[in-house]
Amino acid sequence: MLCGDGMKLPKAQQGNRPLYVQVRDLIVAEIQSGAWAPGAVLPSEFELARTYGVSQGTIRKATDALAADQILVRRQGRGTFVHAHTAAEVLFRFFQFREPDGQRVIPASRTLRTTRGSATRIEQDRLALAKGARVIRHSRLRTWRSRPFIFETIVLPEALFPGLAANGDLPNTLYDMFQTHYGVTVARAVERVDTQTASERQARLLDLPAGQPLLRIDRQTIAIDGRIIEWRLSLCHLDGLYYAVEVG
Amino acid sequence: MLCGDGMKLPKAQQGNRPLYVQVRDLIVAEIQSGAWAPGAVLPSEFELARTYGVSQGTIRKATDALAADQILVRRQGRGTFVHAHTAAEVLFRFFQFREPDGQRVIPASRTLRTTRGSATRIEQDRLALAKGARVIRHSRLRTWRSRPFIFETIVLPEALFPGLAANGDLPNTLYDMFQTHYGVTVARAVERVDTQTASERQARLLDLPAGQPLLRIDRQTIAIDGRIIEWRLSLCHLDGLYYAVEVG
DNA sequence: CAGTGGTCTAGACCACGTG
DNA sequence: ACGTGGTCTAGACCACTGC
Repeated sequence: MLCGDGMKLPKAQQGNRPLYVQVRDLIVAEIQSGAWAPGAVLPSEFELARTYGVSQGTIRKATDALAADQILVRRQGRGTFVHAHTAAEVLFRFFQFREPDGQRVIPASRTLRTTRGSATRIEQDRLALAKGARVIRHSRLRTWRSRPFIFETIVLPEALFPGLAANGDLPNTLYDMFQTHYGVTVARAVERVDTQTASERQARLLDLPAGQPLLRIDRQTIAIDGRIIEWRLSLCHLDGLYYAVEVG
Repeated sequence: MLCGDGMKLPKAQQGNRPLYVQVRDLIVAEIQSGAWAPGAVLPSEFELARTYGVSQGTIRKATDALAADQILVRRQGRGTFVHAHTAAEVLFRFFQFREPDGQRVIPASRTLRTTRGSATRIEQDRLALAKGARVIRHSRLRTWRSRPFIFETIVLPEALFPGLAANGDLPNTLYDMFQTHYGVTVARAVERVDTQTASERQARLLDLPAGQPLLRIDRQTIAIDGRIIEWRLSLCHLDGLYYAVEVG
């Protein structure tokens, strides 16, 4: 069920890495390879312990770390599962706009355009791609209470998501689809936030006068294996809403 | 050395809370009470185990959680210490402005004014204070490369920091002083980020034309016991810099 | 060298979900 | 009733620090 050859980790640590870290990486590898699909239940802790030749406590420590990283989910009495992202969960984690009273904003989305091409200099930089790599570009308007408030440009490495732009459109939430269709699980995102004034085109799209201040969020999205899988530029006309951030 | 009465936790969990959580809370209480000061070394794991009447593994699990929350620091071969914030660490954790190339911004600071008064409605709201509670208000300009770029207003509950405004000024970094002088350890901050245009006064202070877009960060700072200890409003003229955020 | 945290094991019992 | 994860224990050995 595992790597083929029934491996036993020696008690002497390989390369001085703790056993539970090695087990953690083996479990991640199983998930990456697709052997354990999103939503699937893992073997029990004692079974994993036997398979990897370690104790149940060591398995526990490895799965603890993976549960903390949202890669596994534990359900007492049932088992340990590979975390399957849903559209709602992804929105909850990665879409952090709020009403003045703290209520979450649940946006709608309208695609403007989806194209393919060679990565520009800045796209190569933000996505850590080689010269000449192909990318998929997608732009859309996010609306709330029927009013547009975010103009968003998304750039994806085509190598990671072959055939994605085929039908010319993308779903409202991408991250759950990345996992279910391409086996790419989003871990976190790093953002650069600043302000700018709306250009003529941006103002027209967002239905406001040119020169209005916009919140600009430049996001790099990172998978559980550390690869950058998305570059997303969001221009936001907040108009009473705010962007919620936790620090420390 | 501990709570006075040599306590023994029963094996039957009190109120169904796991032993290690109870131990965690007892350790936090020791720190809050000042019995274990910032920078102090804790008794060894085995000594703690004997004191609390639990096993070393349970102590480990409690201190693991506290180390993850930055409340304790473990140093192999030396001991476990109460995390003592330094000005540099605090800046690293809570001041997240960067140069375009990703280099950290290390600001200077100039006090504008420090006053005391009764909390306004909005101050009561943001600091979770009762009507009529007293607050300390402090405003300052943050500069970088000798140019002002943040106009900051800080409001503190006077009850938490008695005598703080006595000499009429505050240090550049507050959070380390909160801990060393008042035993208040900062845990995290929640922020509401949006944009606004510079008023006449703000523009004058930040040395730019009125109407320029500013990044507005409304921060509530929270201590390890969950109390809100600070409300801080930062108006930022980024001008090429960006605010770094991690999501998920 | 002694003492500390870091890792790992083996075994026990409990709480929960399912059949 | 059974199997799962959740907690807790006791003991072992290792790695690091400081004397």
